[in-house]
Amino acid sequence: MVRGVRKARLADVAARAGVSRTTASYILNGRSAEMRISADAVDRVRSAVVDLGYRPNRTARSLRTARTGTVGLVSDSVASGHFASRMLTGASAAARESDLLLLVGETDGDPLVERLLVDQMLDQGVDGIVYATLRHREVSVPLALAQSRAVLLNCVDPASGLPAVVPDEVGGGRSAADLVARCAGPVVVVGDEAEQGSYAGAMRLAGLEERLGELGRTIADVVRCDWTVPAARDAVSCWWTPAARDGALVCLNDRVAMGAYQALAAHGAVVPDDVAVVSFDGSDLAGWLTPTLTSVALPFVALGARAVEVLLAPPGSHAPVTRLAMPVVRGGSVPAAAAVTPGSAG
Amino acid sequence: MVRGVRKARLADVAARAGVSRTTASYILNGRSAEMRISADAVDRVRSAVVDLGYRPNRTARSLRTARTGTVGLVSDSVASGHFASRMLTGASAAARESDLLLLVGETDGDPLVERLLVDQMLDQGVDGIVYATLRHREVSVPLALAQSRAVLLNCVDPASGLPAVVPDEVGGGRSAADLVARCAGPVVVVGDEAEQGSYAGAMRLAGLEERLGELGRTIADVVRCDWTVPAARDAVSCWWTPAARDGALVCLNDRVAMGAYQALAAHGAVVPDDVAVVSFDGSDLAGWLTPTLTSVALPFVALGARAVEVLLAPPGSHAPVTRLAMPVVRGGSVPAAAAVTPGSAG
DNA sequence: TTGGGCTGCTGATTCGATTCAGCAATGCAC
DNA sequence: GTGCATTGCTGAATCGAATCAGCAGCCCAA
Repeated sequence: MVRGVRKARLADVAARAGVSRTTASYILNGRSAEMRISADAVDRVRSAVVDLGYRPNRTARSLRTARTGTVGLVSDSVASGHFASRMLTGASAAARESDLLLLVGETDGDPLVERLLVDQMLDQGVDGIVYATLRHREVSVPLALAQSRAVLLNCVDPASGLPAVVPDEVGGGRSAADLVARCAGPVVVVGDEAEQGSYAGAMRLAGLEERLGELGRTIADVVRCDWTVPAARDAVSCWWTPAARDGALVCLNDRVAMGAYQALAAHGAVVPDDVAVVSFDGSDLAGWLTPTLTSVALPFVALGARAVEVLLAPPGSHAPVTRLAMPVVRGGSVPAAAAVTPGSAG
Repeated sequence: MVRGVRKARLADVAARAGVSRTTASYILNGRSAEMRISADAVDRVRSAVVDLGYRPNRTARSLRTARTGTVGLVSDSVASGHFASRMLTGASAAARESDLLLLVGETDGDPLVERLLVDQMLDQGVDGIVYATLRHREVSVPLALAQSRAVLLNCVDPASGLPAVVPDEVGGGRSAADLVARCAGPVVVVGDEAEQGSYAGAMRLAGLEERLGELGRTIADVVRCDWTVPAARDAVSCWWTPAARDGALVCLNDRVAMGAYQALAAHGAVVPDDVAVVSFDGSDLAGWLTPTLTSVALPFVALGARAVEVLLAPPGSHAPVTRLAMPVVRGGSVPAAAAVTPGSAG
């Protein structure tokens, strides 16, 4: 434990103010009215606190109160993800909001490390644990977690009964549909919807199809490929046909869109004049491309913040699964004329 | 504090094993030999631990020992950075290695939040604090930090006397020089070396110039622009001249290189046949470009890990500033023939 | 037979707060 | 002047472990 100089204790404050430790404690915990402490005593204690630079020892307080003012965040690799780390940012900010500190640990997907980490956090006495995953998927949490106060972030575990906070991928798919519903040519999906055992692909596709149907349109084709730049480039390049002109590519994430851009450029097709491109994730990459990419964003910061809020709320005060909207980040890759007002009948 | 069932205490273990709390404590702390505890007593205590599922209360232990088994990481925005969050990964892993947990907090550059966060962590009783910045730069840490056990990560504070762990930007610049030293045309730098008040640009440029000089070459030109894709695209596009053929662009970071790629493509110049491109950072982006980018990488994971190691080492056992090498991540943007063996006389 | 040393343990205190139960002093009603 | 509330505080226990100082019991040597 770091110590600058010898720290003042509550007893020192009490002595200097000429009151008992009990009285000083009541005053510092805002219970002076309830305990009918005189204004004079309150003043003396407060100035003693200032004079001595007193700061309460949180460890001692924790021992007594069984609360530590910390929450844990266990993730498979949240911090490493080039955008998923924003969940951490949101969680950290929400924790600060409630004067809590955030204990983080990465498991790298190793179940053993995961158990150790959860146990260690519980031993430390965290007031709750957020269990986060890089990809939106189904998980099976360690027993110790299921038995404690915890919230799932970007994943669900039907067996555990723990509350979860996830992006509304289906709604995101519907937003993508709205963006391209009026384009003249075919709507084509790029990316394998079963990528990486994640929910994202299938749900985005489902939302897209659902909303296109409502608007009287269909998905003309699905160009399957891994969610990487080179795979998408090659796949789109092979698939490309002049018949696709005036249509739209709905890319299942931004890297896929980057690959699609490269392929389209190689074929001399101009975005957005010849083809509209929409994608998902809303990563920084979307802003680096030319033209900038219109992307349905994963609200990572909000997800992280909400997870902590749900964790701190009284158990049962939230729906089992909280779905956060995926906002559209507008770029220059979709002509305005192709879009429909969200929610309209088309 | 999360509680599944009522937890067993040391007293329960001692009672079940038929020994005193003292004896049980010595055994669990590995002092049974020193304290001449009989093998029989040791066995009884160990099985009592298993039977009761005993886990020591870290809070109580901390109160007594004045050590908490946690280290803090305060950053301006480490987690949000799309690659700087890797520092967190490294720090987290190093902390786990020593059975410590990592408390993280982001300040968003707000000095008030910074002070509050540092104080809160010190109140929590962290065993040390890592103070990290997104950009390599000079900082002035809060007084409370300077007086406690702390290490600077990716920044330096000459006034505080705290040890620092930073990337070896000058060495990185030298590596870049080695990569392009033998190209036939001019070596041109892209990016403003004074970008964002960071040390990175100036030091990279200095290393580049120094090593090029040793090899009998010079920097032909510096194309100044912000470190962003569009700024670099425009700047390179304006600057481009056929005289630059067979030369090399040294981009001060990967986003600048991406902009340069776009400009070169627009002018019909092919990488690496017409122009070699080298950059810095080693971000994921380097792998997404075509051809893949050769980049001198910031060793973020190693930086984070080393910072924690320095923090835990006895004070004074490390140099005031630890510089970690920037490894070259090879891509396809530099012809092999352009390179020189590092360290050779040219 | 007594003094010293070794073995194998334990009682009591401590860390620094929170909090229950209670107590002296005063005021007020009757 | 007795009884009862109210005011304004305090003593002591408590949280769960770590650890210092010490204490029986036994053996062996002088």
